[in-house]
Amino acid sequence: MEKQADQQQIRLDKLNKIRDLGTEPYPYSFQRSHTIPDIIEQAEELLKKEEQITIAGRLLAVRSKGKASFGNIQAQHTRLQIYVRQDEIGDSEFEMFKLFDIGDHLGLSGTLMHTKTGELTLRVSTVTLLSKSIRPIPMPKVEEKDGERIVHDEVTDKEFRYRQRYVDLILNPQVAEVFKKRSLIYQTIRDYLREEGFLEVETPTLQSVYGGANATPFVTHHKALDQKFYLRISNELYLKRLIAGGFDAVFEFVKDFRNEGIDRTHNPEFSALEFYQAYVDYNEIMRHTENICERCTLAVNGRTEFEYEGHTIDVKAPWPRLSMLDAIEKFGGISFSKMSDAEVQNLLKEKDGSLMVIIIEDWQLSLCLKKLVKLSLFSRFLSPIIQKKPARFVNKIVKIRSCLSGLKPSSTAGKLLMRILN
RNA sequence: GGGUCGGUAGCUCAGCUGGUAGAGCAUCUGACUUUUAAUCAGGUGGUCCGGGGUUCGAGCCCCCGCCGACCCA
Repeated sequence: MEKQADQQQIRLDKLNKIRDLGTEPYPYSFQRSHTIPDIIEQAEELLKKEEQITIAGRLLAVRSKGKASFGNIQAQHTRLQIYVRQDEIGDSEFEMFKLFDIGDHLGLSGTLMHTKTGELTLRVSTVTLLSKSIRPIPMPKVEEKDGERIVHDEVTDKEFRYRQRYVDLILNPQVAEVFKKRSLIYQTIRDYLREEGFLEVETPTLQSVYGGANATPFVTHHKALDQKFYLRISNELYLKRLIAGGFDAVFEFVKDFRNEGIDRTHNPEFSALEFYQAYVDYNEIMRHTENICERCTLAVNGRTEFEYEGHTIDVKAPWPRLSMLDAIEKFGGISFSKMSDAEVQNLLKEKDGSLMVIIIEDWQLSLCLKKLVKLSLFSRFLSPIIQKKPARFVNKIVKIRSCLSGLKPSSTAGKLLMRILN
């Protein structure tokens, strides 16, 4: 018995066979008449007119029945069933169809029909290979039951899914929604800031002196200059220079790089939004922050409220302004200013909270106050509030009075939304 | 950084007290013209994460390392 070659070799052999039959397995272009979402939307009309339609997509399942085959095509992250009959596409095309594999891109023409069981299906008259897939896709079986999507032997390995996102997007098309929402959030923030008179800018990624944060940089080397460069850990200093140069308001979506720990929530390469504005104090920055959150939530969900792990969060602006001590008192019922040191110590020993939603970050709190904030605020799900009047003992770089410019809104708004979307 | 669990076929996983590797799907061959996790019959496919050790013999036991998941800091 001859030893069977691996799946990749089998596909390469098929590729050669397809070429031998005179078919180019990687044609340059293909004209579609509809996307799959188009078809689903216009199904009734297309069925009635018996209109010839042409789609392109990836073959993800085949159920061969001898002289006919059912299959599933996925395109625009949506699936459509196809029905291929030997007597309709012809003997030679049917032989060709048998050489196609799960993962191949196909162009298909035909008319729509409903099967006995009522599934919308493209009854195929011609099939064209658009791109032969060589590496096998780990394609689990997908069962549609009562409109529910049940995946059998699902690829669950998180590392695999994150490192090979393109495969994840094929296997789990709902992941595409995360990408779309992210794009919408970026667009919404960009629109808002431009309306508010901000100029979008780009600042250097390679910096000879890094700054704007306390972090370990990635180091690289410029050959022509024979000089060491750092991948930015922050764009803060360059944005401030643009304010110094006379722009009243600037913003940048930026990739920062920090050569530190890595885990599911800490990417060495991450995106941030920073915006800087001259001649305004923190009140204006607070307004921008809450407006951005509100607008993004509206854009993504159509309303300002949303559910997260069983809790309702409302980001409708304006948000309540509370001092840190007032917030601890209001949400935690802890009257910090009235408590003795011993009482505070006992309280901290007694309780422990878990960090669920970070609504404020980069506060260099004394350990004690930090724990109280965690106890009273972070352990609960809350709609956002803005903590103001940061005490000097909490953050030594805060000005005694309000700042004229450069009060960093941080990327809290974006991060909060990203966290929720993911 | 600490704790717990894990790494076996392309994917999801099983593998007894230590006795030399298993299932389903994928893939291959055959049957099947409205199936839908298609079905039926028969095959192929393995650096058991890596390195050492114990043993007649290690996927399994011991040591070191790598990678990951979850929880905690």
